[in-house]
Amino acid sequence: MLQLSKKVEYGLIALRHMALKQRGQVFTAKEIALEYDLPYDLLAKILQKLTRANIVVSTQGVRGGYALAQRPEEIQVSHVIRTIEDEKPMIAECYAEGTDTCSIFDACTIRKPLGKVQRNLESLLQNMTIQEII
Amino acid sequence: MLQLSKKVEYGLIALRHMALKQRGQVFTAKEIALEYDLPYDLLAKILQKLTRANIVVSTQGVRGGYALAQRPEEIQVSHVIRTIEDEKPMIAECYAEGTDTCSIFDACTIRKPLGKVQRNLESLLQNMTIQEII
DNA sequence: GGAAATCCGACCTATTGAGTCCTGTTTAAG
DNA sequence: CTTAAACAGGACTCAATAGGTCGGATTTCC
Repeated sequence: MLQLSKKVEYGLIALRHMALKQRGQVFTAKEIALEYDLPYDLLAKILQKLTRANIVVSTQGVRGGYALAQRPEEIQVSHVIRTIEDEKPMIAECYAEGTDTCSIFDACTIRKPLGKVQRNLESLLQNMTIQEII
Repeated sequence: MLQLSKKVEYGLIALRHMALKQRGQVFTAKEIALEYDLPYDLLAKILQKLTRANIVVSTQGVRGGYALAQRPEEIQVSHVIRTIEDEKPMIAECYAEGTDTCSIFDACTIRKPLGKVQRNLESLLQNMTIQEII
């Protein structure tokens, strides 16, 4: 509980890989999966999501692959999580944007005090970029 | 993902309830469950765990119930989580004490940088007590 | 045209979270 | 001394999700 998903971990590992070695080079999902022993299909889907969010750029075809679309210091960990999970990182479902689905929303007495934890987490993950995990 | 479990939420709600109204009084699982519309059986088990951890004290029998075993400002949210989940709060399994079961432990390149997030979370939850969520 | 790559939806499955059930034991009160 | 109200706690069910897989389409270089 309270854990980042494997998808997010894999995404961060891949982004770090690209940030570390980049010089106009593209990296294939296959080579990244091999290097870190990650499940290829899953990693591929993650990279596709990051592409749609414009965090990486992809080139298709036989010499294709992925590269960072932004400088490492511009890529917030927070944004990576939000992209992969389709949700911002949050410590309880009541902090989601949009509809509140929590079964005890009305009777809940801890939402406000835990907001402090939520905001702290948010700013921490916003201020942390790929540059810092190289 | 990254969310506190319902169990922890329920536990915190119950502890806050006791902290808010306490004057030597005991509270039954039933009345707390009713007041906040929580599942009774589940709440009961959570309170039993908190009892074993000496966060609350129980008195059995017909006029029995639960009361805080410590002053609200002494009960760390961190300790509550650890008690209910049998694990300290952590953002990745590799930060667990004891054996590392992560499938990519050796190849993982983000454990060290994410340690900053882990430590920040830990200190935040250690410094937050029931007193602060009243 | 074929190989190597991204793209992407559909599917599977094991684990976990959330909740329930049942049977104890304890104890105050009548 | 019996009953009812409470805690104690293991076993179980159910549903949702995480994690992973598959199949096929499209793109592009040689």
